[in-house]
Amino acid sequence: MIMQAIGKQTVKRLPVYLEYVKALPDQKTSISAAAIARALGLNEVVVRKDLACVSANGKPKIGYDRAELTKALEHLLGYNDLSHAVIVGAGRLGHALLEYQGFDRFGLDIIAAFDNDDALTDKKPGSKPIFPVSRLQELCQRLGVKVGIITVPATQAQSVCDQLVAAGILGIWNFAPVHLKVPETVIVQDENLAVSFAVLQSRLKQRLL
Amino acid sequence: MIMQAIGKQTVKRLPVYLEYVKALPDQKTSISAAAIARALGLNEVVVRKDLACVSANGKPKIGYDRAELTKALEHLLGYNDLSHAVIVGAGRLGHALLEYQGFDRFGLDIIAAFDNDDALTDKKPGSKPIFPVSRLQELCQRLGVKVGIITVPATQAQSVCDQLVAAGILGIWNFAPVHLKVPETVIVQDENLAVSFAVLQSRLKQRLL
DNA sequence: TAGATTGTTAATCGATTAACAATC
DNA sequence: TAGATTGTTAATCGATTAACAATC
Repeated sequence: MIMQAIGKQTVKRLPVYLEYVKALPDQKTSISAAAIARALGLNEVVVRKDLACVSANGKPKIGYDRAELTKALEHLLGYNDLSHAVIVGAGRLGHALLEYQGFDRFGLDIIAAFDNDDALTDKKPGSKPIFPVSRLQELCQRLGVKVGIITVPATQAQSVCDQLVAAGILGIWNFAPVHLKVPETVIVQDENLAVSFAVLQSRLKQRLL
Repeated sequence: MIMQAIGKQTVKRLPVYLEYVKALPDQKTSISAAAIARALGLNEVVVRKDLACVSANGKPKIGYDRAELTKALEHLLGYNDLSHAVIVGAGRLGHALLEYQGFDRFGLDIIAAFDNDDALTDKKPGSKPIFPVSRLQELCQRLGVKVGIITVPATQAQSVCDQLVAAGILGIWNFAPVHLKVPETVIVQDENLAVSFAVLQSRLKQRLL
């Protein structure tokens, strides 16, 4: 079997499958594509094709082995080897992400934040450290951090982005509503709440006619 | 011209265009599709086709009138008539969304939050009110709220969803990583951080081979 | 007129769905 | 064997890209 690049739409569904399979009642040791499709409101064939990419081998009449499927999904999504990341911008959103407990569930370990507001940079016991932005480059390089999360206002996002790139970051998760210019070697994943809300609005509007 | 339903991918790009056009330097009174495409890293034809949907009429050799384009985008995205919304779950994420100042920029007005944690439900001066979940139905109905935002843990999301539906909510913006079951009349828009991060990871991995 | 730009039609690509053979 | 389920091949749909005519 040739290692195919997995389609983007498939990648988006894999974490959803994993979440669902993990939440299954304990006694279930196997699960069928049809059951997953029903539970998640998807087409059966989509699920089977997606799971085929994961190379989880299903047994006719039984389905997929739960433990095996979980493992295969976690492996493919890279949930085993933790990605160390830093957040730039420790305002409300940045802080919420910094202290969110659920990220280790999907292989993301946010080790620190950076902010220029001195009021934020004192270390509180039990919480993760917040450093001044001036130390970003030094610390990222020293710790070998490869993922940066941007939660600063739009006006500062490009400058922060440039600093992250200079610090050797390879992937940027961008919550600021601007298009970031980066070298070809760096990947930007935009998370734009306005976009997401616009999709909801548009579907609501369409429904109302 | 027949009123076509706008494609989903187009809807996702419209807020990005709007954001970009708004941020243009003051002296610019017109903008070409080519310039937008270059700035946002998109194909020119995509931009022209998208803008055609918005029915902004561009002039050859000049481009689109900035003011007209802004207005048309805002109108189509429904940024003029505010959507009143409530948040259920006033933890870190819910609270960050509740107090986020940028939502009115895209027609979303979060008027209150609900949470069962009594420690959160005291009104602080200058901040938006947080009520106990028991009052959700009463208040939503009285205020005619049509959009609900779910930021509770996964285990409680379906129950909260059911209460929102019972209160007459038509659209749900769901930040909990579960598939919600709703009647056909209700629209759910999922915002799943695990999904977004998985896409980043997968693109990073691909890059590294 | 020449050149830049829009808007549209046709071709390509990727993702979804339908049909069906293979297997336990 | 019969039935349920997987996995794959072909058909359809939607979105992107390429080519080009229309217009100021």
